[in-house]
Amino acid sequence: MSGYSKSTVSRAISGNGYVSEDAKKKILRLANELDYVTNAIAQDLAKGTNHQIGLVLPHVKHPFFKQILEGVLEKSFDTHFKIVILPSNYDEALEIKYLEQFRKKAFEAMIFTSTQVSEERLMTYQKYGPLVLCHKPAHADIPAIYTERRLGYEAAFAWMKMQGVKSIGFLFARAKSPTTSVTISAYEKIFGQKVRKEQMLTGAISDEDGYALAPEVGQFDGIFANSDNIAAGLWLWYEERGLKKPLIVGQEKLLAGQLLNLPTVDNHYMELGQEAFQLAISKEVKQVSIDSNFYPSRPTT
Amino acid sequence: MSGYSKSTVSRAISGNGYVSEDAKKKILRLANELDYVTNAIAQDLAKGTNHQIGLVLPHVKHPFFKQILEGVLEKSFDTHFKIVILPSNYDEALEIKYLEQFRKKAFEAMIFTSTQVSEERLMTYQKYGPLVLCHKPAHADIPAIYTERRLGYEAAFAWMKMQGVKSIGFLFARAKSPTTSVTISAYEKIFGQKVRKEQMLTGAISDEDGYALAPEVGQFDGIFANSDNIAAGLWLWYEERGLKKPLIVGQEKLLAGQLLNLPTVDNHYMELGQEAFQLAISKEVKQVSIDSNFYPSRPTT
DNA sequence: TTGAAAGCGCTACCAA
DNA sequence: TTGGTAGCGCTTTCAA
Repeated sequence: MSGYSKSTVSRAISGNGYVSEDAKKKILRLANELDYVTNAIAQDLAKGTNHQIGLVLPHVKHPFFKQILEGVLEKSFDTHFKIVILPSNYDEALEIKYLEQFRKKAFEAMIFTSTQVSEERLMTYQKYGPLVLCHKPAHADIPAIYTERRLGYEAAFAWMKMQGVKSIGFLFARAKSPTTSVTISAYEKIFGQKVRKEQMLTGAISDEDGYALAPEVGQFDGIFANSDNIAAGLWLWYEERGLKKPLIVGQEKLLAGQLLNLPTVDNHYMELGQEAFQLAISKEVKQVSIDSNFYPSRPTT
Repeated sequence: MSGYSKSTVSRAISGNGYVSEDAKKKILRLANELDYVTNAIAQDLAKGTNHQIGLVLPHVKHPFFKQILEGVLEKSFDTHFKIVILPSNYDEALEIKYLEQFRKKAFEAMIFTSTQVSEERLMTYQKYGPLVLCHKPAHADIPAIYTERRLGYEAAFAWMKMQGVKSIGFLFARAKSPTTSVTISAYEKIFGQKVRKEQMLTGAISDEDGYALAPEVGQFDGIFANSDNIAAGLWLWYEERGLKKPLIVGQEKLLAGQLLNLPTVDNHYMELGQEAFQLAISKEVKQVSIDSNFYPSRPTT
């Protein structure tokens, strides 16, 4: 420092408080010469905040997570908040690690696109800041934004039934998840029968998985896949072998589904991401739902 | 604090330095009761680092950026580094803002997937830490990892020529970019003629853009698109109208291209992301290139 | 084995 | 308009 005191320099550089024009000029010129800048971490410490939001994602291979990410980034764009990606790989221990960092003020808010950790445990961290979920919570006092998929799914199953489908196979990412429960319950309502274990295939995350699982769905005349990409992977397997395809329904209204004219359920996940970000910075404790829509395949000309 | 001094407590909690078993137990028990945890920002300040890497992305709509992101996240997973997403929207002023934050120690390293800012300017920030580029720089002393696309592109054009294509239209994201230059030069080498302005269509980022640009490519019998998704969007437009399609070549070996059996150039962008991360934390100043590969369409059965 | 004290680099209040 | 001083909440060295 040459000339003025710490405080004056701070004021000159940050622009908070009175500094004479003269002093300001001198200080800024010198700072420039000395290549001096303030330290962001120290500023954060002094201000007690870092304007970072942690976004927990198991991975970014499934459209659900990609689209949420896209929505979150879009909305964060015109704010001073930064998004820190926290890859969780569906690992509870990792989620807890991130929650502990949150507790240590590493982030101002957190968005969970998926949780392994129990809701009760999650709630014990709410006192440290906004914590928003991307699926429907059991408790009312935890902020959440989710797609109400029941109606979309029911419409899809009703349509499949109408098309004469007798036996449906499901492609899921995991055996237990919010997705599986709502899918199963919608199916049981429309078809009036319990889902059997054999109907549920898991491990479907990207299109390759759909392709890989294709050999195991021979006994079904209808397939409900957890994304259009996975549906397309399955389609490709049949196509390559010239086999008769089951009736395949996808999700998310993605390009691949459109190309193949597959019926699909649009769950509006990008919008979900946008809202999740807003909710995280609003500090409101509310739950918002978005309805999904079913789109049958276009009539073939 | 009840009983011991600041230092002893710090040692007990962080696990650095000698603390008697007795003291440690008491301190940890009390910390637990009082719900006390260390402050991450203060720790960062004291340690002088925050283990964050800034990843500059114009957006995440194009496969190039999506795949780099995926690669970066994958590699960051087993390190203590966190990825902070910095959306730039191809805006130079924003890039500079991020560089200034970097200078203020907001990140330990930065990865630029795209730059508007000049290389010279970028280089003035190298003294603040590793700065890695995802395209081939003009200068040798800036770390970079990029796909050497020349050979893949030349193979693609040679193949198109062999198929009898006379007039090629190009779909680009922007009019000026590393992509446009290498594409143009590969084309000119193979076809032995200059690219005319009319051949270049811009604004192609996602499949919708390919669809939207389709009406403007009627005069070409060959299309070189900047991703399979964009190629597929274009394909869809023709398909819906039952028109004869030009020979369409895509890039990235994506699902959509596979479904339509489009020839494609694989630029290995996910691998690029992985290497970019490694380069960022290695602090080495080296330039690494990955070769792209051309895949003609499969022979139709 | 523990504690005092200096430092990390800033902000912000209060006098002067 | 400026400077002194007290935080922000930790880590780390050096004595004791």
